[in-house]
Amino acid sequence: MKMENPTSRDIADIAGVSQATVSRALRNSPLVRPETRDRIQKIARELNYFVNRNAAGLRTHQSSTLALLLFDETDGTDKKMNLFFWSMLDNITRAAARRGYDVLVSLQQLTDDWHIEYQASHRADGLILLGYGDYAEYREKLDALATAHTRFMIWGPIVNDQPGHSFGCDNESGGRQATQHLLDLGRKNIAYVGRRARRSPEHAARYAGYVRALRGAGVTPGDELHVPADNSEELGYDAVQQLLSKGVSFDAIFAVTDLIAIGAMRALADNGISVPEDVSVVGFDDMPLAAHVSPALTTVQQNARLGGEGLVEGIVALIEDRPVESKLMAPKLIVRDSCGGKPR
Amino acid sequence: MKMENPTSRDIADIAGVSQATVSRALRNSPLVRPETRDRIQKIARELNYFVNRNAAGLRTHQSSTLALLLFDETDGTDKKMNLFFWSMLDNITRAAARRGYDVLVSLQQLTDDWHIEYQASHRADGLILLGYGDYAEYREKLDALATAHTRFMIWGPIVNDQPGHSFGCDNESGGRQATQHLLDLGRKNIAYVGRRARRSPEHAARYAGYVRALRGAGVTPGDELHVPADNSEELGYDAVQQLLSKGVSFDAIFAVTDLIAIGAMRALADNGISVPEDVSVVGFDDMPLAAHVSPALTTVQQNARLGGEGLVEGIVALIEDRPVESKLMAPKLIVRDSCGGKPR
DNA sequence: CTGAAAGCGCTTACAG
DNA sequence: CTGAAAGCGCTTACAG
Repeated sequence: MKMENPTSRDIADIAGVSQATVSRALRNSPLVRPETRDRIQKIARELNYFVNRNAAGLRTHQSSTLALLLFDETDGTDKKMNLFFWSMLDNITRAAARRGYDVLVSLQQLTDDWHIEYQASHRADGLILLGYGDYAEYREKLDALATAHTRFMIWGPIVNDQPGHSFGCDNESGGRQATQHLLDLGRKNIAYVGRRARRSPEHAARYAGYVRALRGAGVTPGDELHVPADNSEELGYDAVQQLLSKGVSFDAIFAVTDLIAIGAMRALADNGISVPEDVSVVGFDDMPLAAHVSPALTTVQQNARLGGEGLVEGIVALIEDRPVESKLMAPKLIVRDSCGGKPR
Repeated sequence: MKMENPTSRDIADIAGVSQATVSRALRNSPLVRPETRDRIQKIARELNYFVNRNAAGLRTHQSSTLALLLFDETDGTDKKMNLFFWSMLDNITRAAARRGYDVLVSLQQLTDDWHIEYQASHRADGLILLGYGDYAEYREKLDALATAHTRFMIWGPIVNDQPGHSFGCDNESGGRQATQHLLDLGRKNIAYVGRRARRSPEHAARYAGYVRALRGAGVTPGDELHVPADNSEELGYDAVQQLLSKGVSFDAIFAVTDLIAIGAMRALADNGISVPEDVSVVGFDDMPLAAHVSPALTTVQQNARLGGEGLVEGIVALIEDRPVESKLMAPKLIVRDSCGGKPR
């Protein structure tokens, strides 16, 4: 049986029923007699019929589609971020598919301005926002979305007064785990390399975890042990040079990202300081490279599967008008070789 | 001015024109007087109005959406593949956006069966297929798509009798460049590590380029210099062990992928053979790790920007009923440290 | 359990 | 240049 673009009406004609009955049968309505339903579904299959989503969507005001907006300011240079996002994308699409949603993907610049359009144009029932970058700038977009009554979930930390709902990683817990690991190994002078400003709340939270762990061990975090650095290998390298040239004594480094950690390790090696014998190093992210550097980097890993699942669960709840709470998931310490022997 | 979900009718009422005129004005039809058009567009902006895509799509039988189907059999393990795909995704979305298309992403298993649905349900105007894996199995899907009159572009080599249109990398040229580079450095006994079977046409083409370069230099490719291997570090390692245990003499290795090359370099190091002094090594892919191993790996790079552009250009042409030719783009040799000094 | 009918919000020939 | 009208292919109250 052939037909270019069969409609429910075509099926109705063949089955000898009304078009309304076809529509009901295809949606498994209990209103239609089982035999009739089976007959109709069989014909639909033979004709290779699929419901026209535009027509259905127009009627129901739904698209069964989520828009995933990726704010990637790094222009493909920062591989680490990309890889984590890729993993998130993977998990988001799968989680969405399980719930009957398609995922529309858009790589955005923070300067772009069309994110409101997705829901207003009925292309998506809700948005998922994924991105690092400057939270201050980001904020404007969120306000605009909230004003437009767009349903959205943000990947990231829970920020006070921020509109919308979020799902993210408990970075403080991660920072605490990393630091505690170093303390358990007997390290006392633990340097922190990375930002701690409120503008990058994820890094600030990792720093807070660092401080919390130190305090818990009766250690006072010293300002001389903090070197600010953005996420790059070079800046990690420079940070260690700074520590050394200032004559700060340290026996461990908690780097706020793997990239910084890897740069730091290179600097240590260049200065004849061996890892982990002289100095232990912990990173954050567990980028693929982390397992390949030598010594293999001990680091904190975010579970992208849980992340994707949490975001999709949240946005679907919002779409279905169910209450949603912002949540954080716990990251996990991955112990490799850069910190040395088993914790005491 | 506030309104929950304004329609073109609402705008018409406010502007004092017919709904048809609003529709024309919003689409910049030359049929509507400029002043009227500007007035209407201003009102639309104030109301935060966006055309309902479901309604427009139902009318025009278009969705302005492409579906990107990623066949990823590696379940996230094979980072190299993921990264290249990520880059392709990035470029595809951007190229699509420039042409006014959204991109629907679906991570598929080869066992999934719903790829026909995208076009039949009017969710997408055409498909882009991206994936490695077994081409024999793949083939069935392509036949099904062709039968259903689905418009699609495949990322990959040009395969005889394969339905549809493709865009891919000229792997033979890549294999030739890699091998020629080794020849130019004075290497004569060049081992090839990887598959050469027709089932993996991409690798087969790289092998063909290897053979072509050798023949061009008057060298006969010897079977003892070929070690079959799938894409993994371990198999690259094993391949070198095999060559050594068989006592084959070689002064260079062309590995069909970076992962194999990296494994091979590790095996060489473990056997006290230095790279590039004793043996030169070339890979293929330019995965991020390639620049980080030591010595940094010379390899062949595929341009994901051109790839994404080519695929989108192709599918849009198919959608617009313009003729499309399958094409290959030239890859590029990235010279690093694993082959040694400047070519003669 | 089934059908006739309305209507979702557009686009576009047709008439003026 | 503008409007009245048809119709895209569904879903779902309403009536039986």
